[in-house]
Amino acid sequence: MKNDLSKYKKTAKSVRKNQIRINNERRILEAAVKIFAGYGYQGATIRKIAEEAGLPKANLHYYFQTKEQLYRQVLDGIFKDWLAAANTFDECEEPVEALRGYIETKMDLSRKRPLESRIWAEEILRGAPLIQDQLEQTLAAWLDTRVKRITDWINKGTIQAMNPRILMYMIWAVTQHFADFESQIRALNQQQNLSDEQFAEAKKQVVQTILKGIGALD
Amino acid sequence: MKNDLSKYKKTAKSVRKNQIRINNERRILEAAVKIFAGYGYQGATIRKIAEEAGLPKANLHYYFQTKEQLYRQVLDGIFKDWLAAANTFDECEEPVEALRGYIETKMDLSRKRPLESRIWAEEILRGAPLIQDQLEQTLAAWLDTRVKRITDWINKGTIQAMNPRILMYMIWAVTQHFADFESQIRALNQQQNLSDEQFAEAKKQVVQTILKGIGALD
DNA sequence: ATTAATCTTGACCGTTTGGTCAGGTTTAAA
DNA sequence: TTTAAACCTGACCAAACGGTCAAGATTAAT
Repeated sequence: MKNDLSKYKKTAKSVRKNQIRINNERRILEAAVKIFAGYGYQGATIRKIAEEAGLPKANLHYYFQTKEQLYRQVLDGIFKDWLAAANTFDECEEPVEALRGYIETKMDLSRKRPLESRIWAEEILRGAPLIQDQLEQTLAAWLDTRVKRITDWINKGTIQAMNPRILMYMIWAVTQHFADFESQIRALNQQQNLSDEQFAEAKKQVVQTILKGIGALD
Repeated sequence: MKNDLSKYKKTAKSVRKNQIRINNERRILEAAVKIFAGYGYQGATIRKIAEEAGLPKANLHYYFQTKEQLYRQVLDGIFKDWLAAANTFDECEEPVEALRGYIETKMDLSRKRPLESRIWAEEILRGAPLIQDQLEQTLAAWLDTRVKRITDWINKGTIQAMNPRILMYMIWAVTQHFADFESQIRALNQQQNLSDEQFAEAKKQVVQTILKGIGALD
């Protein structure tokens, strides 16, 4: 148990992880995100991640015992960002503002962190072998409370009748598409990634289409 | 060049591939779709595919020299289905019917052939290393002609002004989401895949939201 | 200054991978 | 019936994989 964290509790100063450990774990995790996103879980190798991080391979195993453990930690980080972004949904009372804020936040996240979005997508694609529990518990609970909010809006007549879950699936699908299918969009855009202007236009149109589509606009 | 097809041109009868070859190639391709979809390109192994097909490993290499060649053939089949489904778009004159038909066809394809959708998604996710040419040429040309049709509708005032490409991205995103993120949707649906009724409801709502969202309904 | 904990790393290991091949069997044209 | 093409497959291979380990270097508490 070389990595048992209890060893750090012996002195007041080392309750915090050593600076060396903090730095190296961050370097490795950043490299892991790049490699996992570019090659997938199976295609990624410890050697490639080590090379990307500029560390010898054996050193990675000192900080993360197994490849799966490293991958799990990457997934955990992504999941946290995901939920954090979702808070936008709760900050507004009215459907137009709440949904617009949520869609825009998710679009921005796709734009800013496409690698993480792709790692998430691949994990789901493979049947979510490592994060099924999180999906069934944390994410399901998160979705339930938002479904209730949407249901309230429907009952008040602010938006038209519909299945709130399907609305959320649509929002997730569209917002993540711009990260996950970036290479397809690029191939269809004269081999150029969407410019900031093009992306802003896409964001606007996505918001407009969905909000109007559920009868919250016009 | 054991697999050179020119050898079949020697007699009239063997212009057609041998029945043995036809059967085995089909069995292998069907097994390959299952394994590639379940494990990804890197995670899939020739051994697993051979086992799934019920053939010895060496026999696969007799029909498909390399793993990449087999994978390419799988991708080609998917791309053809994809384009065939797209014809629905052209059969109707008016936007409501054309788009409704296209969205429903793509949703049905996701429902009926989720494995193929996932293989396609993973290929794009990885940066489309093997199908970039097809995307930049065939798919880009396909998209261009549909963009023109949508632009005509906009000019006629049948639907509101928008960027037709972004509309197509949204349609692709939503329709494929139900195949690609099936495991996430299942985890959020009491660990049950969407029933036929739930899927029909989703299809209806997707069509309704998008058509209304672009001002083609109500 | 001592020493124990932490960090570093080249060399190594068993396993699995995609792919090869020789030699046998089956198929079908002549 | 002959024979050449097509098909089949167990055994094998080099390379790459995730992971281990012993031994040295560095860090920091005493």
